[in-house]
Amino acid sequence: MAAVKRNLLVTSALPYANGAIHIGHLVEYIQTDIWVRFQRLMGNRVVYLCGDDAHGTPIMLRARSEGLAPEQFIARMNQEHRADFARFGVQFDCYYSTHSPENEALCHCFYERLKTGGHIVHRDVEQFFDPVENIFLPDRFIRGQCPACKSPDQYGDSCEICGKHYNPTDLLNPKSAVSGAVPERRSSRHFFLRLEDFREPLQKLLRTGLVDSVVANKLEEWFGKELKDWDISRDAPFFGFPIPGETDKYFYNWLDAPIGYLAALARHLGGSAADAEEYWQMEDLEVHHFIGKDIIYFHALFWPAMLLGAGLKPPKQLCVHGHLTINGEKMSKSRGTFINAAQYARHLDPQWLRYYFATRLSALPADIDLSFDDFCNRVNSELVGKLVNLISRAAPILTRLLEGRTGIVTVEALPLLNEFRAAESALAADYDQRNFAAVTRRICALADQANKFVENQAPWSLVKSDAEAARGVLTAALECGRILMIYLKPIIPDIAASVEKCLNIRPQTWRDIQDSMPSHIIKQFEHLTGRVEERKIQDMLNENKAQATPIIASPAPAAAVAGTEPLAPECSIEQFSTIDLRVARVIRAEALEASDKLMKVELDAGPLGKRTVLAGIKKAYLPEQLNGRLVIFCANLAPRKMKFGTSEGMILASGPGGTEVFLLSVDERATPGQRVH
RNA sequence: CCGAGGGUAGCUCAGCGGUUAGAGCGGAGGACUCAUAAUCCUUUGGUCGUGGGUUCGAUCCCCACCCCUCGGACCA
Repeated sequence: MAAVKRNLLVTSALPYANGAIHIGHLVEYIQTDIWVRFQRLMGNRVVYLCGDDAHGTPIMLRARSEGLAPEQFIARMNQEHRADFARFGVQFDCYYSTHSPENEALCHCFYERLKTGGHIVHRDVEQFFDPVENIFLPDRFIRGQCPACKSPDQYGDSCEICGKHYNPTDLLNPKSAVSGAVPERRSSRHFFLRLEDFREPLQKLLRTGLVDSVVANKLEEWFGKELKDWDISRDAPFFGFPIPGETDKYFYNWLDAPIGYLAALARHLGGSAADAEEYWQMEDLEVHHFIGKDIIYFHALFWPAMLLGAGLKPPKQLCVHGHLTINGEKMSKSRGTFINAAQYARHLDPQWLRYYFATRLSALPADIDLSFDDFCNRVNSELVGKLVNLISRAAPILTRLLEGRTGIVTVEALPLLNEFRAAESALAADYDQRNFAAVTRRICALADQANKFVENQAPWSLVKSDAEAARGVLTAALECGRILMIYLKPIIPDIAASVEKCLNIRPQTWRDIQDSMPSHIIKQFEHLTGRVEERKIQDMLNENKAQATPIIASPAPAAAVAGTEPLAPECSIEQFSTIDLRVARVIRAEALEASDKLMKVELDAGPLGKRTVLAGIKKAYLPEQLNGRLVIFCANLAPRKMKFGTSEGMILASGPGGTEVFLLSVDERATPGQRVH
């Protein structure tokens, strides 16, 4: 590899701060982190930056629905996101937020320069406006009847039933998803960035390696006609940065989001916007943005245009990846078929996921599938069976029978070790080109050979006749293991670190591949990682099903705005007493697979006996959360036959439904069967 | 409707501007016992989406068609 050290600035796309990190996000962060770790291992200088995309209407509304100021809400999300990334070993130099003073200062710089350059124009735009909430409504926050197929309750941009796309203004009977009010059309002045001003340099960028050819082809289509002006302003109230010199105008959050990369850089440098710019403009600095294919437009057109307009250099490369599917199906946020990062980590080892993603990742923007069968196979047979096993079979013998001391590798192992070391350049090339699938393929092939070698040399019997020969064999096996772990370090850093610890060697770098371990005493072997048990995956999936649609993107949570349920007519105490409410203890709860909402709950109502209740709480609770807890339920409600059985009562809860369901509790000393008066 | 990518063993994929098509996993049988439970050996298995064409010869080139995925057409 080249002796000249590269100077890299790497980013992953900023996750939107209105929901948890899920396993689909992780493809990108793990991919980037692997690449970054590899570059560091090679001795290159890398700054890896990211942060929350913290502005916009959805965040503003979501914060409000939780009774929080947006600042409080995004602070919490930021904490959660950091914790999630840490769990998966994604190591940023700085994880910041677009809601930061550095970012605001940078936004002002960009805006002033774009304005001075004559690239900003103004135009009136007519949009739907919610007269109750006094906000302009993004497309996704308008619901109505599809103009094509007449399906009710469709989004403002497209119909989920017939797939037709349209304008929000085409919807029949439009309603605001925020307040339920009928939206009005209103006009207001918007600010636009004239993309067409940058046509030539942007088009040139495509041909000079900003993206690979597949993506470049796609982008060429966009240049087929005039590039439209980009609407960069939003009207108050909006959570974001006010446009300087204007009243009630804010920057659209997609304007300040990529600038957030620079803000994170400023923060990382402990300096100002000017320091960040200076760093960015360093001649040898290569800027690499890792992004999903859904945001190519922003990173290949808007962002370079902004940079060029502000007198800064465009990025060197966009590393575009595809989306994640699970067991061959699209991960649907609204249908709840996604797994949160934290949730995964509660059930399964994050290192497994890093390994698995690596086996599926290439430089192409192709979708990758997480098939749990395949996941088990690969983790168990490759990661555990081949790679970890090599160390776990050699190290304990050495410790137990040969005082744990390594020696000189046996002569028979030299061709093998040569091959291990010779793989270096091919592996480095695969890594650098983000061909991680090829990396793991090569590494497994090497591990296969090492295991064959151990098998043939049979050090466990050799040790009885020739202890020193056995030591040589085991040393060679561990040497193989050591080299493999260097190769794997970017992918499974935690396991690699455990191997270093076991082998009692300092943290290895790429250069150590060509070296050998000195003769020394290794440490007691400790468990590196276990096998995937399908049960654990099932547990996780069941939990996931039970949770369904958590807090992501969809405007549904907005329906949770309080105070919308009208007060019921007055009732007498006699009428009230006809409702028999009882305390019960949950014996068993089970999420009904075939149902979106229902959970089958078995209750112990003390002297009243046991009851089976079907409760619409699947999206809000996990079965485990319910087992053993006390609830209040209506015991004299007429039994009701439902699709999944008969429900013998109703568990009391507040909230609008969906994920927003809150069970009533009773203090500890209450006993099952007691009536509630 | 348009565009892009893909359809290769049960699964995941590699290959290729042309000889008898590869790997891992799985299945079957065996060996071994050092392994925090795995490895090793043998073996099974494909008319390389369909139909044409070019050629001495095509999985690989050309044409048509089918299917899958993504994207565009509307919005960003």
